[in-house]
Amino acid sequence: MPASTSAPADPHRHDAKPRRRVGRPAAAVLDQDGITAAALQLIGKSGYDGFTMAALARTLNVAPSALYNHVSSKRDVLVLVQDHLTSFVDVSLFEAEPWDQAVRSWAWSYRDVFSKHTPLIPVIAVLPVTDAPKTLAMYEAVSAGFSRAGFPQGLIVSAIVALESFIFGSAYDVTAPADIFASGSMADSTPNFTAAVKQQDLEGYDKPADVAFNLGLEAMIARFGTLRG
Amino acid sequence: MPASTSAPADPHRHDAKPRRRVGRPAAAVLDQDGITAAALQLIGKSGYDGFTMAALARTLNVAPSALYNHVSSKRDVLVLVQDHLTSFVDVSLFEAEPWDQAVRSWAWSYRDVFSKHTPLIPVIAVLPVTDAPKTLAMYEAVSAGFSRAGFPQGLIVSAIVALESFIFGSAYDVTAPADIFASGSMADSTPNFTAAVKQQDLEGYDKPADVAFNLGLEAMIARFGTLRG
DNA sequence: ACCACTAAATGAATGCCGTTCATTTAGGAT
DNA sequence: ATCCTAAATGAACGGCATTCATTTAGTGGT
Repeated sequence: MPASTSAPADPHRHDAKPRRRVGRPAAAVLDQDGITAAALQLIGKSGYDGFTMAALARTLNVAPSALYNHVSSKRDVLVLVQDHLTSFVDVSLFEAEPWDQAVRSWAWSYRDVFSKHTPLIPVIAVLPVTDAPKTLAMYEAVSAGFSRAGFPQGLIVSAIVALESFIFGSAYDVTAPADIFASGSMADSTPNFTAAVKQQDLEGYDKPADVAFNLGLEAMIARFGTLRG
Repeated sequence: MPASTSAPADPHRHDAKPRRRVGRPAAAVLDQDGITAAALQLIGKSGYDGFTMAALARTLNVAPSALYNHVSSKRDVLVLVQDHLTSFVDVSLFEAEPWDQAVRSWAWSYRDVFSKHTPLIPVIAVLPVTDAPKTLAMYEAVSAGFSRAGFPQGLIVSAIVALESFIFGSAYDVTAPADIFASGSMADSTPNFTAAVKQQDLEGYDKPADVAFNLGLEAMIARFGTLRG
């Protein structure tokens, strides 16, 4: 126990600040949904660097320690945010369109959502689906689509994982600086690469990241398409 | 050299408090290579959680602040480690073997190296190649191989980036817990996905991550192969 | 109408972290 | 011999996530 336990609270507080409410409020100020929404808003405004438990508590007009009545850790908050974001991924086409169109729209929207949230990727990649119900729902929609399209049952999960791995890696790529491949003073010793960078074909896309994503995604769609029975 | 090196074996060292040296040592104790080696060893022993500037300094018998004469931040150390690790990626086949074999061995070894170092991935993905000479050398070897194999010049960089994105995402996948897709109590509401997980075909591989990696990689190799002139 | 119980808040304290800084000094350069 | 500087020290700093004893508002039971 801390040393201060035996001593009671200091009796003469001068109350420099307006009197603070202590104890239970009229109704619970916090719940997981509210925390999730506030976290998402805070991340949008301050990024993941500015996303601290203290800052999150401040936007909710609450002491930082109060958060721990509703979540068990900061990581927990990130899981809530992750799962919420997943509901913005478009799986609607898996019910109507042809398989390849469905995969395309799913993959692009998945990448776009998480390219603005790359710090979540290490969390997602290792997170049991049990802890993320909306994410599980997404998998259900996608695997149902694969199944309906005649994809061999034994390969469905592996194919989804392969696509997802590509999507996560590509999400990072979106955030890379434009001049990431500028070889600078070392250009002399890397003639092949320097030339390849200079002659890169943008194929009408805005950003190099989009060209690479399209290239890899279409390769997988084409190849996986041949596996359907 | 460290203090302990210059003195043979101090006869009566209590060792709890070694004699403190102050001021400039006989020769510089630290340099970037030594820091990189120590960092790599520390990460191997304690993982990325145990990798702190204080712990790194301790293994080098140096005060934490001393590190900052040679690196500008912890991130800087991670960059050094990243670049060093890249030299373990196998690019040798790009000089001899057929293109598809070269890509295969490069991709598998790249994934294997960084699956043990996933916390570096956010660093790599955004790092200008100028700051990582060995990484740049790898790109040179790979792009030279693509070029020699008759790959269209304008697509080389995009193809490499697509492969790399897939490799990084797959590296995370390797670290995922085995039961990540166990849907638990929610299995009833996700019949398709639950069935797909249960019937997943391992195709003779040890781990699901390997099946997915093989599937995605072969898709890209097959498709990209058709682009060669 | 009372009361006991509990969920949910507070704020102080903890320990760790990366990083900065004034200070010191060994030893190569002039 | 003297100067200059690279490279070390250790004490600080501010920020972080998290824990804990304490307080109290409202709920459900009698």
